[in-house]
Amino acid sequence: MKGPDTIDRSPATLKQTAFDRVRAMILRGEVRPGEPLRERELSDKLGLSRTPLREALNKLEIEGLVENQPHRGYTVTVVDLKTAGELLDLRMLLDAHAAALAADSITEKGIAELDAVMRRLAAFEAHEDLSLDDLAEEVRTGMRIHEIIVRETGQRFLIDTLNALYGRLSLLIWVDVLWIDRWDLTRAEHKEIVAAVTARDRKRAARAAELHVQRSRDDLQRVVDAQSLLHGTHRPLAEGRR
Amino acid sequence: MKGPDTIDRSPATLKQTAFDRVRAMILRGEVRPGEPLRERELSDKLGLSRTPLREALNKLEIEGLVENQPHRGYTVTVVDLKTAGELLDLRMLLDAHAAALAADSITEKGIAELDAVMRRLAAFEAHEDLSLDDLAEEVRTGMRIHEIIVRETGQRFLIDTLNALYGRLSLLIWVDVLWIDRWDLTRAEHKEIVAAVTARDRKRAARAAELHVQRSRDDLQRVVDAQSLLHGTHRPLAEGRR
DNA sequence: CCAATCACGATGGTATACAATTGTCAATCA
DNA sequence: TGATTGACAATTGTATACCATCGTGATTGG
Repeated sequence: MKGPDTIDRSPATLKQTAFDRVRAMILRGEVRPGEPLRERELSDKLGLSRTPLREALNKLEIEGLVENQPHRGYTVTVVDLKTAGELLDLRMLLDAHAAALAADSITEKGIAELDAVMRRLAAFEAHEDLSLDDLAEEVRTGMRIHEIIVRETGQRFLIDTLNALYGRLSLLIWVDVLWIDRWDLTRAEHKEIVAAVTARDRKRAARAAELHVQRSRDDLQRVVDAQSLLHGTHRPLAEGRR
Repeated sequence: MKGPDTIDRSPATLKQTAFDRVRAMILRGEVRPGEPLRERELSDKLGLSRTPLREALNKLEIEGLVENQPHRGYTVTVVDLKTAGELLDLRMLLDAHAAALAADSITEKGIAELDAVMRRLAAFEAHEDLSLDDLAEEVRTGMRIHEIIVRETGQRFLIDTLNALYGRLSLLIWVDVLWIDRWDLTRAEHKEIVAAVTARDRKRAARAAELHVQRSRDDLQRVVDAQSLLHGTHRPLAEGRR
């Protein structure tokens, strides 16, 4: 007799809560790459004990959002430029794959969600001057496109892998040197990707996704090259705690 | 003045021990897909408390080797034929990528390790009649090739992702229906992959790796097709506990 | 035969205590 | 001065006891 659509929004377990909330804290930049995550501090803040929190941190470690050194605790993962390049190379492969799969099998619900996101993005586009927070929000919203597409592939491993990949790349938002993004291009590419996927054109979708990542990868490469000229070598993006 | 090469082989923490040992148990088939992993039972067996064991299980869950349902506990992940196909599709992409990268940057040490593995494989090849255990051992040894190549890429995320992928695929060893492997082809393909990588020929390495996975993917597809004919639909490979 | 109920076992989570390790900082010594 | 030592504080790692909660299967009652 239970209601058919009574969705329990609260995660079933506290460790799930902890996982979700800490993950969100990291992705939203409330704790920045390199910063320590102290157990008691966090468990107090979240209102739970160390046990579920530690379980969440262990999971996040495998996902790659945090790193752990025995007896020294957890820190938010620092992604340097070299790693970022590697991640984008992989994303190029996997996003193209995912886009093709999504074009094959996207549901009406997925299409509707993509439409909704595109409308929200159009709102950003309409404005002239966006604050940094607005831009960060647009970036996060744009990321939703990829998350939806990935999810619509229905392939568990691919979903998990790409979400971890997105998570790692999201950490780069906080590297000011990377704010050279060409918003006009990004927006156009997003439109093309969504158009191709919703048109169920797998080849076009794969190509659009690949080009999208390829360009940001090229942008990154330009940064790396510029830094090489300046310093004669790659400079780490942020100081890790020694 | 501490000894420069005094390597402490024992993992620093018990949770690392638990992680390694449970992972090994799963990959070696001491617990089969679908089987439950009871916390107290395992912690007793490993001689540690529930605390580090549970943290290890949480990590393994993210890695995809075990699954967890709240209040129902952990089970070894069951990989069905459909999922296996998806995993192999991904592996095709990533293995080719990894092989190319390894060909670019493999170290002398890596080459030596590959040589050692190939010699061990040659020993298997020399024998006529191999027991099932021998075959399983040869499979594990052959997998070492890929692990070495992946490691030699030096790319953390790729390494982690592919190791998780290999782990998931290893679970299929215990599916008897998949013991149709063409050992002669597998052996030849392994030789070609190793030859290409050690020759630092990135294109040849990528192609060899892709072909290798492509063939096993085709083999799998044949099994799926045969089962479809028999049952009119895909049959799960093993019974999950409901 | 079916459904509701109950008891049991296992997991999820809290609290607590303590061990092990690391980092710090001041005292000490060359 | 500068490096080393060593005690101390802080934090993580582990163990243990206990309760809450859920799932399962048996029991009971219809």
